[in-house]
Amino acid sequence: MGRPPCCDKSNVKRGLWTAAEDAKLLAYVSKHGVGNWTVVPKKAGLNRCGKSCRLRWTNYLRPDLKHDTFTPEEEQHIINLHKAIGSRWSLIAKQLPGRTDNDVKNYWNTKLKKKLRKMGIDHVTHKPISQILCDYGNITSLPNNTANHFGPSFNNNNSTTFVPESDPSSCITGLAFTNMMVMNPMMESQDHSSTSTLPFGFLSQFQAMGQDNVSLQPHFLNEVTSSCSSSSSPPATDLLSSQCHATAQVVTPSSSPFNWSEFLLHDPFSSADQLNKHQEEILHGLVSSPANPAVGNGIQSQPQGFEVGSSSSSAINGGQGLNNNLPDDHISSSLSSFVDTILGQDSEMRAALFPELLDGSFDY
DNA sequence: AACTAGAGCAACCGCCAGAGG
DNA sequence: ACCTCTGGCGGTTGCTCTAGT
Repeated sequence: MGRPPCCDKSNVKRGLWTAAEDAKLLAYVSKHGVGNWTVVPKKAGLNRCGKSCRLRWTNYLRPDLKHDTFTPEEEQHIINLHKAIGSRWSLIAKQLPGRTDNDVKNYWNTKLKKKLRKMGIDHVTHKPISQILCDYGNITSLPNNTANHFGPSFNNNNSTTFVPESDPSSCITGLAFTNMMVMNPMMESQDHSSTSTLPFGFLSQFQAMGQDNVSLQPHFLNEVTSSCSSSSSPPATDLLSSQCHATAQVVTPSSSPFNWSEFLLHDPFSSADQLNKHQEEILHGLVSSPANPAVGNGIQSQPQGFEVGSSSSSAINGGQGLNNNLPDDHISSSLSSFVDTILGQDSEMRAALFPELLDGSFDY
């Protein structure tokens, strides 16, 4: 029944690869090509797991890989693509010839996130921190019919009722609301890594930014957190805590546990559903379909003037050296339309939710 | 010179969809 | 039809190097 395991994981070598191992793997793949990775270590005389061999090959030994540092053009391209499609590193890497998903991921985590932070930009949403705070502040002040956009899943099966309360003057309410969302024990029960499920990444951003750029102090956030996640009385002097308690309430009948996954996956906006569907279709086209000439020929290329967002900025000026096969204008149009489509529908969503914020779109 | 903190990066982990037996 | 494995992916860990004290 089934296949035999690829290797005895307790008896294979792990950790860094030696030059001798690299040479064996390189020699084998050069001669036989890549096929079934489970047999590669045996045939190549390596005491490694096939998966480890595959990773070593794809991330390091492949002859078409670049090992030099990322260029400013590549950097900007990563940022733009991340803004458009998020942390789908393999897709992003496919746009950067000679780069692996691991390269891109590492570069993002070690360099670009910090760079964006220093610019005061949330690395998840690619929006200014201040705008995100105001977005959430406005969420809490939305009229009931608008707020109900958040509600359908909450209200399904009478499991949960989300009751926003108004505080039109405060951006901080947004933060408090988010902390409530993040630290709510109910949520934690669904996902113990709740901080990674932040709808936005700015909580960590605040912590990372420390005390320089924001008047909120880490301990301040902690107090909010604790007061929001427990039924104890908040410190009277803690503005955020009181805001937290005053801003939103989640009523959860204990007999019917609320499913956050369903809430997060369910999108009450049909346009957003269409957006997701469309985005998936486009991404599918982006990936690797040999039938798609834009993919096979040029999608690994840098589009000229590729720019996410409505700005006409030409921070990426043509991506020379990245484009191998297609004319720049061809790539530019295919990728730009892809991004434009996403951003256009994003704007529609924002128009529905935050009409007053339409003027605040941010571009690099 | 010794120690520490942070950066950079290679490798591993765990999950998932699809395929093999 | 079912079970298990493979290949691919994103997230995370841990090692090495370097700069600062």
